[in-house]
Amino acid sequence: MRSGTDTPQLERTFTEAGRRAQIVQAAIDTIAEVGFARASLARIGERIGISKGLIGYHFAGKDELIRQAVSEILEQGKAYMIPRILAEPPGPGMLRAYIQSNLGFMREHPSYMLAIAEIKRNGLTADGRQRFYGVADMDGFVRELAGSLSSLQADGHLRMDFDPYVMAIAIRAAIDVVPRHLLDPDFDIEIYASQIAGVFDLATRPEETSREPADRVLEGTAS
Amino acid sequence: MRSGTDTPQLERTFTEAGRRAQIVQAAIDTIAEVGFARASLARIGERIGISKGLIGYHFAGKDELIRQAVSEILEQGKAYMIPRILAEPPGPGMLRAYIQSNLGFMREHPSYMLAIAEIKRNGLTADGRQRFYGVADMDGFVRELAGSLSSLQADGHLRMDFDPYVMAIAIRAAIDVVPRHLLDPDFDIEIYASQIAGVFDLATRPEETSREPADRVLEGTAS
DNA sequence: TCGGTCCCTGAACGCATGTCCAGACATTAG
DNA sequence: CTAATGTCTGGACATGCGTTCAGGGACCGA
Repeated sequence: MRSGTDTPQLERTFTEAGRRAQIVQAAIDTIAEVGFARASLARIGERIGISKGLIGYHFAGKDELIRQAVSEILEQGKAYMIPRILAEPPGPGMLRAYIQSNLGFMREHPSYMLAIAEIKRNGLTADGRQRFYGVADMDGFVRELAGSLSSLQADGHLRMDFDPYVMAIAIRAAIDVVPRHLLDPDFDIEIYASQIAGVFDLATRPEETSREPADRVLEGTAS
Repeated sequence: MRSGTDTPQLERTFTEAGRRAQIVQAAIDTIAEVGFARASLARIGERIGISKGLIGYHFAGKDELIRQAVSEILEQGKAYMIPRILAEPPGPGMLRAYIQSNLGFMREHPSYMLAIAEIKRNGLTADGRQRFYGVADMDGFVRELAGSLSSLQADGHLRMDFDPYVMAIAIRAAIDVVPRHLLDPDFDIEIYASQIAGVFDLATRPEETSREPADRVLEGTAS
């Protein structure tokens, strides 16, 4: 085995870098397609025409491969969302941008979201801990969001009478449930995104600014 | 094997009825404790001091055992929630009672909810279908709730400018996420229940009746 | 006592998995 | 040419799983 650590070290050759990326992509696609439980190394390799032994050559083990896949997805998600959120002035618009950009990323990369949902659900160790998140674990997202909500509250941009932690859990739940409905033909992620943004806008926007016509608030921006 | 069908037939002896109930309970507790993936028949049997062979004697297979566990949990949940919902007059109070009674059941039976969440997440077949729900599958809950919301809208008890299906998904998501936080010491299910009920009350209550003081709406009833 | 039914164990089986390894092949350096 | 290195395969191996089965007690009626 070449790279035994979790932190991606310098890749020696051009071939290795390409293979590693190819294998990570195959892992994501396979997990999204057949689920975590059935995404064996043999099946992942089969997708790109290599043996499972080769995966062991490029990665220390299955765990490192999964960690790389998670890292890849989270990096791309952050790169997509952060500029869209920071483009908003401080206030309720940032929460709307958070929800809309997260769901927009899901719409553009459904296999990423299906894969990471699978990994999150099936990657529990015996004591209930997550195995595949090091620095950026997904439950941390709730705390991050709760902190942001709390700051916006403190600055008077959101109403004060809700618990930021509770609200953050509910918002993340409304977002994280989406992968389960991506294959449902009755489910329209565009409508869902704008309406969910409207629900939490109503629940968090200070009352003095909530006098806009209701349809304006609930329909949201067309993105 | 004695009972090969899914519909529970008459149990022949007192011993068998007792054993079956004991095994179902052990399955629920084991799944809640170590997760679905690690809840093998051997481990389930170990909890009550029997061999895994005996499970195969009382149940047609692992699938039937899991189905019995799901059925048991859903029956108890419905028995808990339905009278509490029907006690409310038609209107926004019913939605509040739905949310509060569902979360109340979770509070009283955390292992039930952990177990059913595990089964729901890990009991997917190759083509993405659920394996363990026959008549009452859990995704049907979203449709049930959407139908109820739609009826309440039609009768003028809820505002018209939200999509019932979208709202139902968000409400179920906010409820179904709770098992993941039951072990978190920062998580207070009482506060969560009343605030979530308030969020969706705000989002669905017709505007002419939403002029109550905000704290009255958000704090909800103390149950 | 004898036979039958119920309850239960322990082992064997087939299957799928992740890891590990001996070796093949190609390319490059000396 | 020879040696070394990077890349890759195919198979062996141990593990854990659900299922199945032969058999052994316990109990009970005849």
